[in-house]
Amino acid sequence: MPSLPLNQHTCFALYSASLAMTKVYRPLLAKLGLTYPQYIVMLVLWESAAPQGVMVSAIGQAVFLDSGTLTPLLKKLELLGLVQRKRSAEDERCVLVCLTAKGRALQAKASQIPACVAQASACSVADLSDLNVRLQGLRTALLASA
Amino acid sequence: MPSLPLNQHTCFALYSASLAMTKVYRPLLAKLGLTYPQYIVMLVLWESAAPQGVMVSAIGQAVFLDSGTLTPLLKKLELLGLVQRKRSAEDERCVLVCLTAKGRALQAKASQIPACVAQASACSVADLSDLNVRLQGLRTALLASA
DNA sequence: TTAATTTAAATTGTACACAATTTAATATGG
DNA sequence: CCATATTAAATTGTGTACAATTTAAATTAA
Repeated sequence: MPSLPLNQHTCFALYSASLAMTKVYRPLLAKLGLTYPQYIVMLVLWESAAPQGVMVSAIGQAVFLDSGTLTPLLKKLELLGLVQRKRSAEDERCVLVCLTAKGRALQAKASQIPACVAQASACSVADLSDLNVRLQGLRTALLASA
Repeated sequence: MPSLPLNQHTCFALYSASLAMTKVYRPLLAKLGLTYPQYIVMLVLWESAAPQGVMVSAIGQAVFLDSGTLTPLLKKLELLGLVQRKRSAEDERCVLVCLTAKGRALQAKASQIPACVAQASACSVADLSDLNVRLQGLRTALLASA
């Protein structure tokens, strides 16, 4: 009963490429004092227009992570002085996360990072865009069946 | 200083698709008592012809993980009775990992898993093969610059 | 040969991921 | 109105990832 060889496992290519990607990000993000998961949460907050903050569950929907992962991560961002967490007044179950001035200021320092990683990928903009579409489709299909 | 929107980050698509992939694997591998990283290590061992076992560093090269990750993982596989770890006689620095009968027997039970995940991906075999090639190339480029 | 270097695993400490459970608040149904 | 159900975060416990360090063994160089 032979197994499919590891190098033919597209899932392994996905897994190992994802780990390789975070290795490229690590030294770039270290200059900002962030990890990759922290960085994508900051991207969600930078992108949000909501002045009163973003719910933990909304962040979770955006980045496909749950409160078990996000709660300690958001506490860390708060400890770094980048965000503030406060219970919603209308619904005490919800926690609203909003940027501090320091958190907003960090956006400028982060703006060069995507270009650095694109450079490291040795892919054209068109190739990266195509890969993005394919991976989003794959993610949608996988989550639908999980 | 605007940020690239999250949905245009190919790296995020890669990261989130990889997590979605492991979510599909989890219930399938739970039947074997394995996690995804444990599974890919078992794939390396099933694929290996070396009768005296595979060095930890060789497993690490195959799956792109280091001893800090592999040592506890291999101890767990040993605890499950799937592998045996023993110091090499020629070079006492090296640990050789070999399959037990139970570990070899597990290969048959795992043989259907790739087809199940391919099904969940909603991709054609050709699409998955193409994606595999692209991701391996991306991984190579990223690791070269990291 | 013996001291310095290199190598292979293991260890330590930090930070995810996530299943399962818990806590607290809100919504709903009888 | 009140018991039940639902919802949002947080907590708990297991298992990765990985940088940095440590330990021990083998190699090399003086």
